[in-house]
Amino acid sequence: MDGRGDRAQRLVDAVRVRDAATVLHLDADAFFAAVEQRDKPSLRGRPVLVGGVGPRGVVSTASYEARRDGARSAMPMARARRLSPAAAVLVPRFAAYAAYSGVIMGVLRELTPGVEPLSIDEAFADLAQAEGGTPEPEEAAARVQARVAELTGLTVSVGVGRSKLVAKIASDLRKPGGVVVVRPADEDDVLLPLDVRVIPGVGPATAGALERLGVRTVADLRRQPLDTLTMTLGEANGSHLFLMARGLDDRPVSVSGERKSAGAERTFAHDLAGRDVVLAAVDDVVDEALQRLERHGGATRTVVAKVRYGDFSTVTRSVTFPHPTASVAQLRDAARRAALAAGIDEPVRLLGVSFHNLAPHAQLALDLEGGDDAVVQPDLPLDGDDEGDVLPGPADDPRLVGAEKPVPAVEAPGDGTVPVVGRPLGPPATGRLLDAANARPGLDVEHATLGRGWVVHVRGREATVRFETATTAPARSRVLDLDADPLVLVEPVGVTPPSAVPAELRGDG
DNA sequence: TCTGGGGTCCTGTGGCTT
DNA sequence: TCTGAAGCCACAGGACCC
Repeated sequence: MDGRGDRAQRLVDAVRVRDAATVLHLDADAFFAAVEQRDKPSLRGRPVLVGGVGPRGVVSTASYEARRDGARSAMPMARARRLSPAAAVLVPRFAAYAAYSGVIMGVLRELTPGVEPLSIDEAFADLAQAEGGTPEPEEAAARVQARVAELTGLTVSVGVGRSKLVAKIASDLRKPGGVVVVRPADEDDVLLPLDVRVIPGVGPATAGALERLGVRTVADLRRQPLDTLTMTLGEANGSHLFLMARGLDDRPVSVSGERKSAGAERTFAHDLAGRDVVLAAVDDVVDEALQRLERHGGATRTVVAKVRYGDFSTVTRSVTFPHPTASVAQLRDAARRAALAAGIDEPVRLLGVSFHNLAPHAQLALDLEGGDDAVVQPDLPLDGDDEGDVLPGPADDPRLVGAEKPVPAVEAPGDGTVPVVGRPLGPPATGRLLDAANARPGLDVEHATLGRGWVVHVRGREATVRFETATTAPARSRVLDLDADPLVLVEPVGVTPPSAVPAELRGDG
């Protein structure tokens, strides 16, 4: 017997694929930009770029109008602006996107309880789990599109196949607003001519390795022996691609999903230099990371610091506690130690802090507080053994205890060479009065008599605003003197979830 | 052109325990 | 008591996704 053939055969035999197209994949088209155009009528039909607006920002989403100019997501914003000079450039409003996303997921759940959100704008739905029998794929896709359009005004692309792989590839074939159903008998005709990069998990590095094997299309990939793929790409990735090339994907649509990590990172407009400056910035990033950690249980065992230098090289170092802890002081201290271990003597472009090995019950961990010493790498500096610039331990520095610790002020030196640590990329807290410091293009504001609108830009005490919302006509921009006409930053209005829409308005009864 | 921020998963390495 | 293998775990880096 041929042992290698056996191995491939065993791999193939272990997969149980469905015999009908019952996996639906939904992908909202140019989601962030589409929501902005929905909420800002004056931007409809115009190019829109959503992303970082600082000097190092990149595009999160480009509207289809901006894509026609050549702008793409992940492109440096400065370049996208040059390509699409007429584009409106806006910061992301995640609260608004989450509201729209919730409605879209709700629409899928009207169809079937088997819904697996993949990200804010994508989900799988298992039609085989639909109550009252499996619907026809074309009918299900049309219903979802119509309902999403009715409730949100957005367009979505839908793919249906017998596996997640095929459904996801299919939804991408006729964007925007398309529906592609791939029945098992047609799978090879659809898949084989496609570029291997359509397979999720094949990015630039894997595509490069495959290219060296002469593999460009899915058909080329299917011709590769299992051993070649596993030797080139590793056991897991090689086996995975061997199966994907044959359309063999039996990953279930799974409703539950536990978060594995939480964190925050920040790229600075200019590299930070100086240990004290960097450490203060670490504290700042830890605050953001802690807020996210709190939303996911609050306790964690492992703290990872990530430092990216001016040359874009990146180093991570971690500190692991023997038991989960929710102690702000301990976590902050661990983050500082990990950052020091990574090295912060050279100019720093980015700082990140993330928590891994999350524990669901923070309260348990709080009981352990005080008795735990973190397990550290042998070369990690321990508390206070850094000569000259001793890190305060959690117990003896009241600044490090409790969540209300004031963020240490970071001051620019007199010569102005070191940049002030700001929050150039994230949105400021709502409920504050708008000013030049907290203004970002696209944020929601409210005026006492003019109502709701959004910030175009602010210069000094002069704000340019459009007073319009998803349900109003497009508005001209107005220039206001903030001293005479104060504006308050507010949360997005959001959209009404399906369950809250009265039955008589639903159009299905 | 000059590279964000939120994540997940995989791999190689090395230490520890049995 | 020493040694080697196997299994497990932590760590660091990298690829990838949206």
